[in-house]
Amino acid sequence: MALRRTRKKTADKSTYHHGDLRQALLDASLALITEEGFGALSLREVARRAGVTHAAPYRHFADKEALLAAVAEEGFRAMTSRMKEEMAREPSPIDRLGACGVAYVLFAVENAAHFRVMFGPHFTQPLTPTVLGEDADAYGLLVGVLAEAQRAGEVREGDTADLALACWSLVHGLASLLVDGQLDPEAVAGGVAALARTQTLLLVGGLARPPVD
Amino acid sequence: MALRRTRKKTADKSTYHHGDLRQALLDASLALITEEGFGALSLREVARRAGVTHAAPYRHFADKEALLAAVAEEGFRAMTSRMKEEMAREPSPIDRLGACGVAYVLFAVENAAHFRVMFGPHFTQPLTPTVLGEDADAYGLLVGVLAEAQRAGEVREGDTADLALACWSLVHGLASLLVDGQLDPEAVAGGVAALARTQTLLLVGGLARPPVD
DNA sequence: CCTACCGATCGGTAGG
DNA sequence: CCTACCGATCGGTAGG
Repeated sequence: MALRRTRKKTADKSTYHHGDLRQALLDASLALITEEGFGALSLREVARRAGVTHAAPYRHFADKEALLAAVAEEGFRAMTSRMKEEMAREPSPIDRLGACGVAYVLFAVENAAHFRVMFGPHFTQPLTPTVLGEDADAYGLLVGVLAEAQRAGEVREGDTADLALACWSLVHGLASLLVDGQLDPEAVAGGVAALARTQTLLLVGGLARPPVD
Repeated sequence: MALRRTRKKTADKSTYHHGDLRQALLDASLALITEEGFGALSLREVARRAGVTHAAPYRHFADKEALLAAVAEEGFRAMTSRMKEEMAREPSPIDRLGACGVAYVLFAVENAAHFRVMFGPHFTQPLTPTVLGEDADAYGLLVGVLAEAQRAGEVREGDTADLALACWSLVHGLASLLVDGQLDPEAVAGGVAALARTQTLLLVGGLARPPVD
């Protein structure tokens, strides 16, 4: 899988059959959700797909929720990384804001299973950026670039938190509608990337500071 | 429950224990999702809560998906109805647009179980407005008021479908974040209604046609 | 990381 | 709408 990290090879294969069972379990979870839907996710089936018996996962995860939390954390890191990449290409703050939003939507569509786990109502204790660390703080990234765009005079003044929530809501809503298949196929005909750009620009355009003539 | 329809009383209680088992099953499904989460929903537990044996629901629903489809349909009707109510209070098209968005978010938060079923990835065949009828066409309502606002010169020109999707994405995203508990409690401290108004107005403000001086 | 085992739940059907 | 029954899966643990 694209998101797999480098494997940590272990010498003693006789007692540790996988190079990295933990990672194999995360990958198997995503494949299972992608192929059979979230409802089909069980620790036993995940173990089966990873090629181990159903007791093995408990060596790495206390329970199902712990496994899901690990999947979500991996997802937040990957999404944040993706956003940073796309933003790095843009010279102006407002363009970085747009790139940030497009990256959010594209990550969701290309990693639907991750996205579902990240934002589903699965966790007893919320997965705050504080818990996950700054490598996974996608929201912080958004707030940062938005504030920067305001300081540069490219985005209208106003409560940054309010504006950030509007941005987040728009891209999260579009991503959710796409991931959950709620959009008329006709609307998506031109491609998800184009759609994400159009929508993001609509909001960013609405937020842009009217040029002072 | 607020959404229960009038019960159809049956004379022959000996063979038909409930006045309306079908509706009782829908209500029980929502209560179960609300209290135990979506993962806890099973036909057997729903039957238990409705006070019948686990074979009884099959008299009304072919399977779990059919029950969920009925819940979703009820939800779409209720949401559409709620939107119409709120819109009827506003005299101008652009205010009706705002009221429409606020109603969407409030419905979602006040009927989280319904909302989850309506937009979850549960259905083999999509629940299109065409299938559900115009009483349940919330999206059609949005497109209608948006087009009206454009004709009245209160909203900028542009592809109505694009603008409608931006509106839908924003309110759907905000609703999803709220329903899934992703928002910082601090952000919601002022109340969901106020938050929904702020956010909706931000977008509507962005879409508004700049006054021609 | 495996084998063996526990109690519990589930979807669905036969037959009345 | 009920009783009785089917095969199957699940989460979790003991013990090695």
